[in-house]
Amino acid sequence: MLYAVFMSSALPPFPPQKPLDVSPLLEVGTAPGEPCLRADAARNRARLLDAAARLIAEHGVAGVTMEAVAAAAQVGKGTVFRRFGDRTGLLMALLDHSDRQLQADFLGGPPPLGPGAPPLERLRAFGPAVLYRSAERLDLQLAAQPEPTRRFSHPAVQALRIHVVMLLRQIVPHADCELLAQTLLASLDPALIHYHTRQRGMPLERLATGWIDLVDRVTGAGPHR
Amino acid sequence: MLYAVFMSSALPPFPPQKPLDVSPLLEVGTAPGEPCLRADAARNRARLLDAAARLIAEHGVAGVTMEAVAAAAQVGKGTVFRRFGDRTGLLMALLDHSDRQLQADFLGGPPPLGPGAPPLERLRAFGPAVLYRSAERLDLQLAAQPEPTRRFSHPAVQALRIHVVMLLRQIVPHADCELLAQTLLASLDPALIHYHTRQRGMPLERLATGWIDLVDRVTGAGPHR
DNA sequence: CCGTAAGCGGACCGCGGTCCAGTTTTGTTC
DNA sequence: GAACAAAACTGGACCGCGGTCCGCTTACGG
Repeated sequence: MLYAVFMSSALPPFPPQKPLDVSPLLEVGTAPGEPCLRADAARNRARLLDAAARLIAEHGVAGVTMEAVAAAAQVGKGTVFRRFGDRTGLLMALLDHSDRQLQADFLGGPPPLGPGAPPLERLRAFGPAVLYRSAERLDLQLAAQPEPTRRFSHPAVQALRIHVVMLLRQIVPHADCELLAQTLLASLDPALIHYHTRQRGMPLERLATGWIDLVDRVTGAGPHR
Repeated sequence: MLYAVFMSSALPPFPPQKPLDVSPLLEVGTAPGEPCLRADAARNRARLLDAAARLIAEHGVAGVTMEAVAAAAQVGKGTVFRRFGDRTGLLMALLDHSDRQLQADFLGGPPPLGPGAPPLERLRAFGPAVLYRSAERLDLQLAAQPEPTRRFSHPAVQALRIHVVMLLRQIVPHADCELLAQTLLASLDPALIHYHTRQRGMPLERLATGWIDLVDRVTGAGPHR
């Protein structure tokens, strides 16, 4: 089963971009196909992303100031905003690649994450995959968090949601899968990961096995049964 | 079973305040007892909170600008920050009363929320209680959300966590209750409530029954079984 | 009454975000 | 391939707000 999801890499209210894979079956977001930038615009975009990445490497996420990025990319401040909407947009664009990677993995990668394995197995594998991916570059993930109102509208997040809903529907068809999916995803929230691992000192493995246990409980596969 | 929890109403890294009820058994946060403000400071604090509330009523949460609040309270800007640490602190102070109310309800109120009912019943009742409380003044709750790193350190949040952990321990002693509790709470996050009700049009009742279903699944009380 | 710690307030700073006059690119027409 | 008009893009001046700082004032205990 395949569905196309748009991933952000630009403009204000998450105006999505490239469909990730074949056969569009479900479009998250709204917008028209990718705008296809003008040559100079594309060049500047690349330079900005590059500059941002460099700044992070040197001064951490906090060092990524819109002005600094603009300066480092030899570009006007206005250009940064035009291209990425706001700081969050820029930061998320930096995560875009990894978003797509993950998405490709669970949409078309090898089992148990990708298609081929039974839904429950896929769901079990899903948590750790997200977990470990978020754990690297966690600080960037945190900084890229948009204001609460938009947390869930981001295309990449929507993609996760839809995927989980789809799996859940196959496992527990009679449940309120929309709600259940959000709850499961909430337990993978970067902020929560940060809290668990960095402030409470839990190892990532514990979170991973916690996810599996959670999935089992929620789907009625029951742990220790 | 009783435990005291400190509730915020002031200063930077959530320097807690009044223990809520008798027999301190568990202190969330760190600080010494409440500092007991000087007379003029207390007066100004009240005036600030009052001014803030008025501003919200008139111009919505967005109208609550630190300068505006200071001006409306006839007080210097610095004073606002000294008292509340930052904007988030001020906003949270506005929610403090309702926080304490809720806490009192599940710590010492009548069953099924309060002690007296069996743990599972209390847990079932807990979700809707939080849900309905957050739903009113939802915009304030959202605006009061601190940066992701601090979301879970706020005393009021800690109090909820501890309570849920305690209930869970009685219901599913062999599970990883810490993790489970956070997951359950995550499903009650104001941002999530906002998304569900305002952006996806789900009625609050659906969330409430969703909580109960979730609790049943997680605890193995199983729905439809 | 006095010493001192607590509180006060407003000038100041940096950053995110907006705006718009001017420039560059692109596609079109002869 | 030259000229041209519309569209897209650019950059930096500008704004408002959150947050800091520090010299002055005020409340309070002795």
